[in-house]
Amino acid sequence: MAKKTGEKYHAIIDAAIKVIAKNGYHNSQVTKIARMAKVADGTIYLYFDNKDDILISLFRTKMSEFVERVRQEMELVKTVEEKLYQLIYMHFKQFALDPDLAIVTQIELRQSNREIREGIGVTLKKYHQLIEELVQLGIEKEKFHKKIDIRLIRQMIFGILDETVTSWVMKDMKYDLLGLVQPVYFLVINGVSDKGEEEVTYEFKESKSRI
Amino acid sequence: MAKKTGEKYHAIIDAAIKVIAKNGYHNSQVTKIARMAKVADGTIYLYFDNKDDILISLFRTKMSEFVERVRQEMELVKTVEEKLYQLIYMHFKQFALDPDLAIVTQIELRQSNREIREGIGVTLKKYHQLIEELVQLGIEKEKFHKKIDIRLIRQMIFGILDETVTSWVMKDMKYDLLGLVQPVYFLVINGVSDKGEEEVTYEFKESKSRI
Amino acid sequence: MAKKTGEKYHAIIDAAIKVIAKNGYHNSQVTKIARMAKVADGTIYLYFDNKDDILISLFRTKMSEFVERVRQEMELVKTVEEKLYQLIYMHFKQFALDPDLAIVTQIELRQSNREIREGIGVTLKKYHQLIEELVQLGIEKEKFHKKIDIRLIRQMIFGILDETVTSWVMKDMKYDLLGLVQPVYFLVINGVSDKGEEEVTYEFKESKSRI
Amino acid sequence: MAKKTGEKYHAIIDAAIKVIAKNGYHNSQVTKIARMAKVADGTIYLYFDNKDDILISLFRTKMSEFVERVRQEMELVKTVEEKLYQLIYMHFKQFALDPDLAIVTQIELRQSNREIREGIGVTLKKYHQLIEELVQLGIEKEKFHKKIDIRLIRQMIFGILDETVTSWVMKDMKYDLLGLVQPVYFLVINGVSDKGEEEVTYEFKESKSRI
DNA sequence: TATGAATGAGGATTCATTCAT
DNA sequence: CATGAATGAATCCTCATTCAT
Repeated sequence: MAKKTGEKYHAIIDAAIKVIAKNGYHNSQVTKIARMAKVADGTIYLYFDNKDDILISLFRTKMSEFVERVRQEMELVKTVEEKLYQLIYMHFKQFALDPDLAIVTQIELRQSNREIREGIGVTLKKYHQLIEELVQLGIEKEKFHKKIDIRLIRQMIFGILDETVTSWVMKDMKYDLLGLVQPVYFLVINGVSDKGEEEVTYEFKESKSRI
Repeated sequence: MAKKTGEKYHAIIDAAIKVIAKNGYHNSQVTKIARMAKVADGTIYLYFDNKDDILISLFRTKMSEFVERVRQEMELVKTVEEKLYQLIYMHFKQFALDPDLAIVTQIELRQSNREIREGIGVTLKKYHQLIEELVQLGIEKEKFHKKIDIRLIRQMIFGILDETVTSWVMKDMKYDLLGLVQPVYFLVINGVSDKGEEEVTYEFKESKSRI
Repeated sequence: MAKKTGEKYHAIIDAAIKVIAKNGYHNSQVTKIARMAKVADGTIYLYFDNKDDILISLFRTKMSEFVERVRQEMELVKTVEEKLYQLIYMHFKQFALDPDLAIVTQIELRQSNREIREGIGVTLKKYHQLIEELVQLGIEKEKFHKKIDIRLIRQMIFGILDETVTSWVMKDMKYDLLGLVQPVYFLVINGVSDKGEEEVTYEFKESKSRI
Repeated sequence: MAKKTGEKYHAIIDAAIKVIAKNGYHNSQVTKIARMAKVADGTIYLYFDNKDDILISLFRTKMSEFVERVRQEMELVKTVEEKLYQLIYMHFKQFALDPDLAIVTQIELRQSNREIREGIGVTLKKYHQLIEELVQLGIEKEKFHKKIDIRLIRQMIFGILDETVTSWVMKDMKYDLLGLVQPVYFLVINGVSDKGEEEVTYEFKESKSRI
């Protein structure tokens, strides 16, 4: 029913990002978004099914573009290491360039309801897949440890990227996020590297804890 | 004003966890929590200032116990590696033993409003500090790379722990979370290890991307 | 302003009947009627002043035709009894032949607002007049009791006709409405007949009720 | 969930009748009803599930009392004719005594939606049954024509009663409704009588009713 | 004449919190 | 200490109507 294209569609999404970043999710009424987008309240509903749909569409639209740009950049370089570096760099760069979007995706969208988060989940999976493809390539090229579950490595990579951006937003973006590209790259590449001759010598003892 | 002790105080917190885990954050009205705790609605307000205070107190209480248990277990072992292992093990174990709490902290509480999340943030910092102390120790013992920012390593460790638990909850806890202790340990220890002679040879080119 | 003639005028009225019969009064938006009539929303307003005007015009148009047909049929027969029979027969027949119109006039239009029902009332009066003319004739011919108020007899006749059709519609038109022509005719003719010499012997006591 | 008893329950119903009679159904907001009943908007929802439920409950409550009073009065007299007379008398009297209720049931409630009218239908059936019981008795006592369908006679009786009251309301209650008891009685009794060889000799006396 | 995208006023309902008992 | 009935502010969405094309 809702027409998901056109100038106003994008105007409403951009307005929603601004309003939510400024006022927080729970204080972003439809009326506020409409006013920011310079359309009538009712016009919102020509382009979105309901308020939740604005948020889901917002995330879907921005995240798709995001993933697409990361994928393109990753294709421009050849080695696994370079691709990983591009991933981290692009991830941080995009949020650094759009602080409002960073606030919305890292903070405000997480307090939305189950339906929204499920709508978001679908889009997020595409990003997860992109990362998993990289991990797969790393294992094939014998750069990454082949014994570790791909999904787990993806979670590790995504977890550190996400946590790093969230911390940066929480600290009011007071430092340069892009300055963390190299150390994060180092942490990740070190963590997943297959260094051949090395061995894990630590004997894991069973925990004595009784909770 | 609110008396934050007593049998009913804890009954209300436990009721809140059950209700939120079952119904989701946005469908957990004060009346439902009161009914589950077998007290009157008004009684809630003898023990908590407002609804947000229930959630913040809930997180504070549970997280403090959580951090305390982790700290105690970490003190039982000596080496940095063992301590790290205990941290990961305890982190996963506590959520594995209390699925309701896992749902609440990993999913539902994240959709609360800014005030609650700030209240939570204060408590979370204690956990962050615990991790940072471990990192500091690792650097002093020359087990961890000394050139990487402590806070960044903490973010990496916390990020992967958090993302791993969240993914496990999102997958309806269908697999054994404790089975991930060892691979996660491996990823982390590899990532932060100072292996001496190695060198990073990859030349980072500036990204040509134009966003 | 509104041009109340033309092909589209009638197309819109017919569309309105279909849409209202199918969806119910409160779920029959202008857009739906326009779509059914294969015109644009705005076109509606070239032919009707507003939405209410569609409904009033609908009723007026259909009811005028209705009354006219009844009148013509009644003129074809001579006796008062025959005319009464024709009235009942035509009343039932027209609704039996147009179920959608029956639903709209007996059910849906009654839940319209005061203005519409007043607009309808004007048209209904013509039907009332037709019935009253019949009653007048009956009295003149000394077939009907002359002492009963004409308007009351008309109400009685209209009441039973209307209630009979409404009940039939409410029962999903599961039985043959025309099968009721004869018994209804009998009830009415019996009720209004002047049998001359008769006397009422029943003594009405004052009611003892205290409400 | 909604508690359908108590002082406020009845206060809200009485307020709803006044407000709807005065403003019309579509201009009777919940806030207006609450104000008239001297309760808060939210209090309405402690006693009623939703706005429709107010109307259904209103009709159910009033109609049940109504039917019960009619039934009681009918039991006080013995003959079928007397019972019929009481039915007509009580029907008119109750509306004559409560003009607001008359407006609501005859006019405003008919423009409510399908759900409400279905809720009303259940209650209305009890009245229909009462009338049908009378008709059944009349046939057994050989006062009414045994060949006419009971339901049809009931429709005829209800139809004329309902139409008479509706017409009276539409004419702004400018004349004495109780003055119509006797002529309506006459119309009905004549219509349904099995006279065999007998003849009706009833002299219409002027109504003595003074409301 | 005809279109249909845009408008914006209007209302039922929820639920955290209070306070008389 | 405890109760729970009562409160009332706050908001998403619908849809009749307009008007630039």
